[in-house]
Amino acid sequence: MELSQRKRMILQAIIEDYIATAEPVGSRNIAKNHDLGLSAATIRNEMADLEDMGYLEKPHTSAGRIPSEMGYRFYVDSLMQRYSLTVEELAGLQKSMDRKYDQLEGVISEISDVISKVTHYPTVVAFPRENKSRLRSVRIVLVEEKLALVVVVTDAGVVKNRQVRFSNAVDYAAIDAVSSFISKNLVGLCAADITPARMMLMYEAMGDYGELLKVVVSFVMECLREDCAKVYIGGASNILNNPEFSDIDRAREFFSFIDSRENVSKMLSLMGNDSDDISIKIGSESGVDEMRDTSIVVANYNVGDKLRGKIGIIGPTRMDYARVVSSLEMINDRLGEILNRILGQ
Amino acid sequence: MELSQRKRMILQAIIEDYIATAEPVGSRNIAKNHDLGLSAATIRNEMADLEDMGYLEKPHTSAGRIPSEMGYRFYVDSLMQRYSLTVEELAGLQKSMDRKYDQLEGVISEISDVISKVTHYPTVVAFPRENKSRLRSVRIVLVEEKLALVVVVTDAGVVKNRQVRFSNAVDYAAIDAVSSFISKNLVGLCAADITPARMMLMYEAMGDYGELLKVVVSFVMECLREDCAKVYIGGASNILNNPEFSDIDRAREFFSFIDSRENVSKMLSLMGNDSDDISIKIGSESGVDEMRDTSIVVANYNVGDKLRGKIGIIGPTRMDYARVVSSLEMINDRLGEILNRILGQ
DNA sequence: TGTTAGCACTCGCGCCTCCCGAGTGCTAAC
DNA sequence: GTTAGCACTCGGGAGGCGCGAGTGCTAACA
Repeated sequence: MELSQRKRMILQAIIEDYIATAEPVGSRNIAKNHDLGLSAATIRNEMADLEDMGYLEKPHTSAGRIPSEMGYRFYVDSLMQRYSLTVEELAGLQKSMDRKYDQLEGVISEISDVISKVTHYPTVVAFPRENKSRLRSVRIVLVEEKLALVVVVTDAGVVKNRQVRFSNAVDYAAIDAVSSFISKNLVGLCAADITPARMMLMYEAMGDYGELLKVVVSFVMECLREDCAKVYIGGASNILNNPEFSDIDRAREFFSFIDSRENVSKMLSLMGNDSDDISIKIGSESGVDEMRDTSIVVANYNVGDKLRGKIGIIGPTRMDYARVVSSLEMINDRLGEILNRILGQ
Repeated sequence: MELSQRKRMILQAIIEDYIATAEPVGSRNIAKNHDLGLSAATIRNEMADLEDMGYLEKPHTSAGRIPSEMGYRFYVDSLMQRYSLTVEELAGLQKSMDRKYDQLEGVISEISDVISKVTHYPTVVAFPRENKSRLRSVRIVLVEEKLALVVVVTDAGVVKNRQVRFSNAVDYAAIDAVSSFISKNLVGLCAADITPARMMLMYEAMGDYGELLKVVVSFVMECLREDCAKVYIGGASNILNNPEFSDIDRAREFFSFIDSRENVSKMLSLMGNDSDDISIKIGSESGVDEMRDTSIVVANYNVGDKLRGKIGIIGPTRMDYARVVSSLEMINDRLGEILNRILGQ
């Protein structure tokens, strides 16, 4: 059943009032504050209808109405208007983003903090994961007798490196042998291509240098696979500004969840895979029990060609969706620019 | 004025009861639960004395006493007995620490989580900083035409590296020239030695390669200086288990403070510089206003020779000092071992 | 037929009051 | 010096009350 234009207006007014005040909203208030040209009584009738249809709820008989999850869903899908950041907000944002960044993780976590400051909600970020990237090259740099730096470059243009210590001294001959062996045999492959059987064969083929090869290859595999995405959480304390979390048990539940990287990483991995755009999960839609009365707005960002990470904002279901979505869109664009600038592309 | 043996016993009993229950403790309870062979009335008299001397406080007339900061201070200095972790606790600890670690920051943050789990308090870690380290060597690895990896090794045995992008293509000749120039002119120096004037001279001397040199040297400087220590915070939600933080405003204050890396880093830098051992700041002793009614227990850990980081536990002033100190000592020892194992020393 | 005014009814919330009990300090007796 | 007894204090929880915001229904109006 379609909602009449009038019902839509009233529903929007209710949701926006509730988002702003966190108090159940009554018919009189709507009549007074929004210029709908309707009396409280008429609005009351419409509200009763909207409740029957499932868009509104009553916390108790003699209070106003609050939006249901279904109400919020309809709001974000059909009613919500984009909010434009004010000039001051934009200026502040610009300032924080013009800092010089040099490392991927640094930028991303910094941006996460910026978003928290703008939206007043906690922000979670999943650093990019690279599952299907292929090996472009491997360099082994001998730093000391038993210490080398292994540099792995993937075709997504990402460079990873790690120090590796050996139990025995290693000479340049060994390094060269292993390097060229890898160049010949592994370049162009992705994680799935390098099977354990293949690895065994390689180790045998290398004879004395097998141990060295093993260490290097296992790091290469790790770079190509990178399965447990690293996450960063910024501005977590912002959640406490919302009256929904003034109950200490509710707050504890939230922070316990957020404290665990695995939880957050798992949650993010469930989200935003469907669309390229911004995706919104309201309350129980996230499928994560601890987050049953929070909403999450997630955007994907791209690093270079193949890599993508996720950046999301967590708030109560009574979140200021319009503002959050606009801020996230706006920043996500700039994030792309900055990342590309860093990667020199 | 010296405390009599009897006063010490009573003070200890009061503090330990208060730590356990978070409720003001009364004379009757002490008489009943601790076998001191004294009546409530006697204990009452002693308590009045202890209050006069500043070791105890009364929240209001008709409640029991709670320890003052001075009381806690005396407790940790003179009364506290080391707590021994139970067999189960040790086993659990061992299990979490036996995981294979490969990267410094990974270990340290993991250990931080472990400590939080054992102590039920939040843990803060400052990753090692290296202020007085001297440059041992610099390697520049050309990855692509405009992309190089700069590897800096300090005499503390620490290797840092970063990708550097150039605006123009760079060839091997340039790389070699800059490398050998740095080797000749900068090796053996620490951050303070490399003055701006000296840098200017160097840039001029290098002529065409000046820009390249500039980029590399600024990274070198950064490695040698490393002024804003990176921090990690684990188990922050644990703070909410303490009734002191069931007031939402108090909780918000704590989380806002903790949310900012700078705050935490600054706080840690104020602490534990005096002794090699574990240092305890009670309430206002930390000198940080937001932390006025929390206590912080900090230990230093060593990485290799010259590097040291800090690891600290934050709780209410009514913190279980005995347990926290023992856990921290115990884990800090193991941390040293693990770090050394990783560094292969 | 849709809209509005009026009115009785509901019910959460804040406020006040009162009482209980834990704890103290003092005094007097042992 | 220690202890028992007692009057006094005061925070906090329980219960009662009234206010006010909000509803749903009915009846009148355009």
